[in-house]
Amino acid sequence: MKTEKISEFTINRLSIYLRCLNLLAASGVTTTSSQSMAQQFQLNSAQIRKDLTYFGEFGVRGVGYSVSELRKHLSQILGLGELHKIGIIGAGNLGMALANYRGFDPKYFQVTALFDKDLSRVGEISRSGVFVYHIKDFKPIVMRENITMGVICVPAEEAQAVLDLITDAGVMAVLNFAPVQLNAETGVKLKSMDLAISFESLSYFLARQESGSAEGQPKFLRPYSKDKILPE
Amino acid sequence: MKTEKISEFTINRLSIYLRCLNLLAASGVTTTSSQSMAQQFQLNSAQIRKDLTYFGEFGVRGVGYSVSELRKHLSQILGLGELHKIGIIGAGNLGMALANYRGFDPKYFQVTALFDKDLSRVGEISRSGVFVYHIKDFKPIVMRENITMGVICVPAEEAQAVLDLITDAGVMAVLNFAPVQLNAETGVKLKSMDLAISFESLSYFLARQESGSAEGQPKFLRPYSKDKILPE
DNA sequence: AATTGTGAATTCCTTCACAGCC
DNA sequence: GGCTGTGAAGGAATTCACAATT
Repeated sequence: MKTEKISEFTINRLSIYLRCLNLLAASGVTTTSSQSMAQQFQLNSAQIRKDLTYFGEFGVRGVGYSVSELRKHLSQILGLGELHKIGIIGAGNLGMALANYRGFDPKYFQVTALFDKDLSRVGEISRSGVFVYHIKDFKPIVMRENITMGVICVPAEEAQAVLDLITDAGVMAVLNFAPVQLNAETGVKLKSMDLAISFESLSYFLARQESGSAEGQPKFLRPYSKDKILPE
Repeated sequence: MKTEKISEFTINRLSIYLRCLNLLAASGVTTTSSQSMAQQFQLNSAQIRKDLTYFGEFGVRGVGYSVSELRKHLSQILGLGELHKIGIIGAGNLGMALANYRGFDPKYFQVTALFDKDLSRVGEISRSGVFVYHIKDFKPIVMRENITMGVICVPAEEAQAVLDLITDAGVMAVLNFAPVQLNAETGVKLKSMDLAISFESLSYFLARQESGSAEGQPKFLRPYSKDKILPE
């Protein structure tokens, strides 16, 4: 493995590759190649290879990759060996929805506790069985339950204070849903999912469409790629 | 305005700038500069200026920008003049949570309808008052209500079919929460918020942290920037 | 004096193209 | 012959640094 720094883009794609491999495995495929993956899933074969080689040489020249081997490697790289316990701060709509969410593999991610400052919510239990604690108990519960990831689901005004609290409790990985730029301490990994930005970006697009119209929007054409299946 | 193609990164930052300006306006500031914004909100002043000049010359040399003027311009660029009506497909946890979500300005975005294929959910009304229709009525409701944005909140397996349905109904801007890569037709703007990728990226980070430890993680140090306030 | 707007420089990311290997 | 791994090329995004302007 190289000491080069690896970009967030690469890491995100590893998740995508793993997902593709899971699909292949589910349909009984045991061997694949960067080219065949690229075609099936609309990726670029060179990029797949380059991304993988940051972490090792997982393929065989002239042959390709073993689906099961590569899955194992990617899982390991992504730290999916052990269960990650998640604490969600803010037991409103979004927090509750995430606690009940079935979108991620329960083998790897488990929402272990909800927290809220509002006493009327404390003591509630989500449909999936997650208890709502008072925010003042955050640190002890994090310790007791060994929570390693925090999710911020509070209003923008409270988000920075919550991040500080999370950080203070020793949780080093945080996903933020509040529509604010937060300042994380060095060593803390903060990812933000900003709904407002996403909707405004869609809005921007729609505003362009209406005016521009007609004569082609070359900007939005999918780029040609060798790996795409071309109409004959 | 230039004909150059403008990157998604720039558009996303325009949302951030607008948010910053709203904060400034709320605290009574009437004039600002790229430098002062950069300092306050941890941005890069050259980037602010460059982003803005894709759309016009909004500043005055030697003086800076009028907060109210720039807000108006950015709102207009982002298409925030009119109300955008949103239809959410999938009235499960996430769909319902988004329908009830209070994070975005109701002046610009309004969730107008929920859709589900499950008859047991049809006829329900979200806490915020949004009705759940059957998915088969998607197109007529979109027409009647003038819905211009779709949000996909269904499981991964159904997401592509839902995107096709949305597209077929003439909705050109879509936000996808399902953890799959979707293929959108040319001319349709698709944004994805992939929870699984985000969590796996946090997991990757934690996996590195535990092994690496000690002797500094230069990778995670915030980069030096002229606009940051330096400790004296 | 201060700040914008912008070419040039830099850094980062993606893709090409081919040597090396099976 | 086919596919990986990778140096080099190409393309994008960011940042610098300064001429232009008030």
